[in-house]
Amino acid sequence: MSKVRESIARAALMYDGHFSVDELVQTLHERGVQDAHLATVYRALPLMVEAGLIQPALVSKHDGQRYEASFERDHHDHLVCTSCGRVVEYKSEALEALQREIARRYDYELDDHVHELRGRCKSCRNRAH
Amino acid sequence: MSKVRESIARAALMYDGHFSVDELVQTLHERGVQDAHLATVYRALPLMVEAGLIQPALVSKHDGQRYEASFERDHHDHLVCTSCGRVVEYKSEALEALQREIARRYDYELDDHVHELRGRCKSCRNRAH
DNA sequence: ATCGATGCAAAGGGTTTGCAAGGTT
DNA sequence: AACCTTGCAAACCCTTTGCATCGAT
Repeated sequence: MSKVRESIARAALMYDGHFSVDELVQTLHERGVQDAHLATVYRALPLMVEAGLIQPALVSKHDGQRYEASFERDHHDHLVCTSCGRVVEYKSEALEALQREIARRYDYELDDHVHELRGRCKSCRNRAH
Repeated sequence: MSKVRESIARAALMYDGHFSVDELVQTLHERGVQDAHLATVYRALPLMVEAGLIQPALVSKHDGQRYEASFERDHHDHLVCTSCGRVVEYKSEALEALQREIARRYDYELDDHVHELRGRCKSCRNRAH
């Protein structure tokens, strides 16, 4: 692994959440370590995905692909309040079992999922009425 | 509403699942009804979303934004092949019941959800090995 | 006559690629 | 020397926009 790629990898794994390609380049520049060219980053990222270091982030976003460190993607899902943004993380074995069953039905070998429930939490409902 | 937009709307609502902008234009051309220009379609779609006719499909897009009729929403979720992009739409009452139960547990009033399973379909697995 | 809708072409923004130069073994 | 990596610029794809024209009120 070259030095440039090592810098890219180090920076990528440092993010708490997900990051865009531009943000990554920005970070590298600020850090002054390397002047990784945009094209180089674009070429490095798929390799890092291949190597299992990072993954495309499963956010329904519009601006461009985002990535996140592989270890970020632990098995929890989100229950998001559409009013106040509060997020509850939950985990349901029954749900995961069900997902596996659905994948089996269509003969897909599952390796990931996004599950996000959206609604309004109790306090927001009370506040509204 | 102009005739062109009416044709666009009619075609959009005719799809069983979701569609891309190109597919929509293609359909319109094949139907020969109108030669709706790409730019016109791009301008019409946000209006139709605004009007509640269609919605952006909650698929982590590969190639470009996809849309689906509003009434399609909440009726199915997606199983996406990470290799070839093939999308299977499925619906599971058990799954929805489970979601409702989770929401109830945390006292959220559910009004939407994203559920996307990601994996590799049979033919892609075969091709690789 | 006015005002929105359309076609066209050109511009934008994100991503990919061809190629020559630079590194590494 | 052979091979991989990088920078750069140009190409690409999807989407948006400026502008003149068309259409309906």
